[in-house]
Amino acid sequence: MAKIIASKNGTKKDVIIKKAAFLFRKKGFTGTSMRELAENIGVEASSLYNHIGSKSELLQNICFKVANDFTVQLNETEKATTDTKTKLENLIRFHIHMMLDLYDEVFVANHEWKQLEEPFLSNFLIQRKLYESRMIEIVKSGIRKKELKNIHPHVAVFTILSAVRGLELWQRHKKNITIKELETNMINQLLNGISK
Amino acid sequence: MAKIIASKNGTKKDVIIKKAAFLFRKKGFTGTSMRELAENIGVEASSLYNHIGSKSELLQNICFKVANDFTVQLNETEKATTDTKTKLENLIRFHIHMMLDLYDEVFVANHEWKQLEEPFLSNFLIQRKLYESRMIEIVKSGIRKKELKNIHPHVAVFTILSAVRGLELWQRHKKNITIKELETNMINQLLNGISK
DNA sequence: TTACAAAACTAACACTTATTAGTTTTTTAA
DNA sequence: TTAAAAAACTAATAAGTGTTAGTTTTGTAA
Repeated sequence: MAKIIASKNGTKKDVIIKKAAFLFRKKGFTGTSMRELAENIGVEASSLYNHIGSKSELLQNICFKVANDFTVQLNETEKATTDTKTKLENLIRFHIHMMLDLYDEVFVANHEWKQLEEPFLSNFLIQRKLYESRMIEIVKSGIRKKELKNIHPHVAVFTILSAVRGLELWQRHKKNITIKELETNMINQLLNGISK
Repeated sequence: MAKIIASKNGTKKDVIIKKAAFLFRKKGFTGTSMRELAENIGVEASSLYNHIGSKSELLQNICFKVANDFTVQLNETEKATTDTKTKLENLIRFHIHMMLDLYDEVFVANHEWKQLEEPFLSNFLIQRKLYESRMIEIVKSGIRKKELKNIHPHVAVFTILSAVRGLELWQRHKKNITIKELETNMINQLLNGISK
């Protein structure tokens, strides 16, 4: 009888979620079966249900964990009394680190949220929309305070968000560059274009 | 008896592929069933097989059509005898237009290629890798000719590719900005950061 | 009108899906 | 050592999957 071994700091449910994130990223949510997930853990599919409620619940856990992490960081950044450029730099840095530390989870939140069921789908979209709006506000305020060029705030924010999201593509090249290099280069390229 | 109405410039197969691209984008490849696709066209699932070979074949058609379009444009750009900045500007412009004209298809090629079966999966990845390498070469040559700052070529290319890919997110905001504005803003933000 | 091909239909196939019920094993605590 | 709880198992369910076979309808051209 195989067993799900709970990791040092995490329940067995956490072990299942972690492996689910890995598989959902690699094969998609609908492309991953519970039997496949179970096999990867070393257990029968039905045994999973001693620890989790449903397949859907796994996706919810992953998506909202990520959304929450980003929201918490945004809260702190907004409170900080720094100039706009530093605020943006902090956010970009956080995105980069999230992508490196929680690659599978962030990827799944970015790509598989569509498979969420209501009301989770709506909630997720609202939370994301709010995040974007608040970031746009930061840029707008930077423009008003003449800390940023007179760029289109929407375009600026989406270009930044897209670029950091693109770190997904980057995973393959990890070896050829250090994280510090990557961070510096990307922030330079993204900010020096918009900061006065 | 419902019928698949062939569009002006396209076979019935083309109609099926178009609707497939739409659904694959919205619900994912594995998340879309042939019965669902058929219903959206107004026909029984089995009727589709008078026009197509398999579900897989639909995905192949979509992915390689997109990959080909990009490769053709890259060929032309490489041949052109312009400076590096103009070359990059042309490529970015093409990406933007592809995203606007063939939104569903580009999205599917970006996100659902994982569901391709061998040998198509390998072929697709090779073609994509090649595209990236050739774009990196353009940047490298621009650095050598001192037309670009001494940035990290990989990071630069991936930041650009990610940013244009981010136009996916942008679809929702179409109304608030013209395409020309979007184009100008994005190219400015992406290039003025790296051009001397 | 008749003959032929294209393209629709119904029905079924074999297989996979998430999940549940009921049972047995393992772990925990007294 | 024993009793209770946790977590594994086997087996089965009902629903959904892509696809095929065989048949009927539709459109086209002689």
